[in-house]
Amino acid sequence: MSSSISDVAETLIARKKVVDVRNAVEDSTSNVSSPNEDDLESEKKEDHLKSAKAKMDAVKEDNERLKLTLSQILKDYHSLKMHFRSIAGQEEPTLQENTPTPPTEFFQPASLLESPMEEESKLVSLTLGRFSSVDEKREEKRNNNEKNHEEHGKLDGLELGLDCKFHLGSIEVMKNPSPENSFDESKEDEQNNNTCTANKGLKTARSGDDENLLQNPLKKPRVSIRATCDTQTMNDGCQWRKYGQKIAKGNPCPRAYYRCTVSSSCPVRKQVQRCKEDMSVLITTYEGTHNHPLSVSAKAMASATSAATAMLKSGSSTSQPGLGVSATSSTSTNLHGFNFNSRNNLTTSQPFYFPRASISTSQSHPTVVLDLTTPNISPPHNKLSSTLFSATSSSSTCLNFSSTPSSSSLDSNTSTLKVPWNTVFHSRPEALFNSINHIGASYNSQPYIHNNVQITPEVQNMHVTDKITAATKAIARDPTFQSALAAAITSFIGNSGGNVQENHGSGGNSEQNFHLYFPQESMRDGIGCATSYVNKLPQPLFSQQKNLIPFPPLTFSRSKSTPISLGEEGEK
DNA sequence: CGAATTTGACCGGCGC
DNA sequence: GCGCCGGTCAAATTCG
Repeated sequence: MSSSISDVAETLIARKKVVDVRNAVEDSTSNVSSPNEDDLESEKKEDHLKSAKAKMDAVKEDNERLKLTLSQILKDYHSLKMHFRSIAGQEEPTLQENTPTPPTEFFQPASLLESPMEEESKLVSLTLGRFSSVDEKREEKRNNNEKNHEEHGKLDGLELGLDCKFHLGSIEVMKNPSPENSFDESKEDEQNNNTCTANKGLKTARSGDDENLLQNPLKKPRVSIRATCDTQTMNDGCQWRKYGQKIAKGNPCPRAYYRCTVSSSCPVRKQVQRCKEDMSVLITTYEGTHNHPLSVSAKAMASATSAATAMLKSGSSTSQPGLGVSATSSTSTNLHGFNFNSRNNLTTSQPFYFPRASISTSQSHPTVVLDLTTPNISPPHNKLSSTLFSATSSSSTCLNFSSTPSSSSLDSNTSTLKVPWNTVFHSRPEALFNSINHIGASYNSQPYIHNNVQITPEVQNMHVTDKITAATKAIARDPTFQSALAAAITSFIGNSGGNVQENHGSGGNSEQNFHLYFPQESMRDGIGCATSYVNKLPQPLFSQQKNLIPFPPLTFSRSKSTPISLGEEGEK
């Protein structure tokens, strides 16, 4: 990368030299002219001089601007480099020490940090992103056997330490004990104990609990993802086992019920159903919190959904068009292993931001819908921007990043986060970050307040290079984006090291994959987000960047329930 | 033959 | 109290 920057610098310097030489020649030419010529000729010379001076001035300005641009590019490059290094620095010790520390704090399954299960979890976590699920399962089985022996103590331990549950807890529990999570846990307990009464007791205990749950304290929060998907389910990186299917009222398409099988005690469920209005749209609803380490791709999904959940749980989730909601977690929220707690700087100081959001319930469940469908394949950026904040007619404010009206078959009261859906996504959780990318891209068209960064309309009047600089700086300063970038890169690296089949439509070319996640549209405008900036860099440059990140070779375990390839028939 | 899926039965919550 | 409906269970079936 530095060599490429140097190339740019050399080019600019060479250009300046050429201009200087040209100016010198022009000056000398004007000096050579004879003082004995008539007025007409002197007038001509004067004009010539004036125009030459004007040209000189313009060229000088140009040079100055180029210098500025160069210095800013260098500055931005260094800042980005520092970000990458810090990210890589976080990753490296993990790899070297073989500790359960996740690639980035973004994905930290903090549930593993303090619980009595910690040591066991560490053993499991060693496999993170590198071991096959078979190994994980073996580990899980082993752990479960041990669990059975010390069930009670373990559960207590879970209560004490499992952030994934009890930070939720702490989220809400800090204020009031979280019924949601304790329910999750209790449900597990219940399963372990094979008792039916526990549930009732818990449910009773729950009632009247947590006022902080925005909608229904009795139900676990859900994150529903609407995505155009040809396969039966989205590949979210987890292993699922189908345990039921129903024809839900109002939708002829059957709703399939899955539970996570990565860990036998994992309480996470998901429902998969085709949209009634648009059969190509798959609605995947997640509920619960993974209690085990997640694969890279699963983390990607978990992160995105967790952000939505954080938004859902955030008291600030009432939306205002154009202002948006930051899903801060003074309430530490955890979904699918993504922990929003005080230890996770991301959420306490680096909130996810959703341009507009509100929370409402769907069938008594507080639900956030991430709408990843788009009407067009890779909609032009400008068009996209124009529709990014389009309002919906839903009773609840929707995060509608699409120009199409919400066609969710879910409760219309469900809050919707509509994000441009890169149709190449197709069962790719990593592409969720495409949506984050688009959110970043929205800096372009709208005043965008994000974590104290505001891109105002003035920015739009700036010179393109200044826009790049300003946008890059603003976004680079944005910790959320940093996390998203890290996540995207993590996913990207994971893909390149994982199953080749995961490279949908890109022929397995990881570079193309990367571009899928960071659409060129934003580049075209010369604005957009830092990922565009990264993309804009010469290819060898990015290759070097990739090499900067010491990610391990990743293997993605698969089951029938997690079809990865676009062409695959999906689960049976 | 074990694992995954299918599918009808069952349970609990909720509205009337 | 009853019926509807969502969700889950578990036996039967299918698959690899």
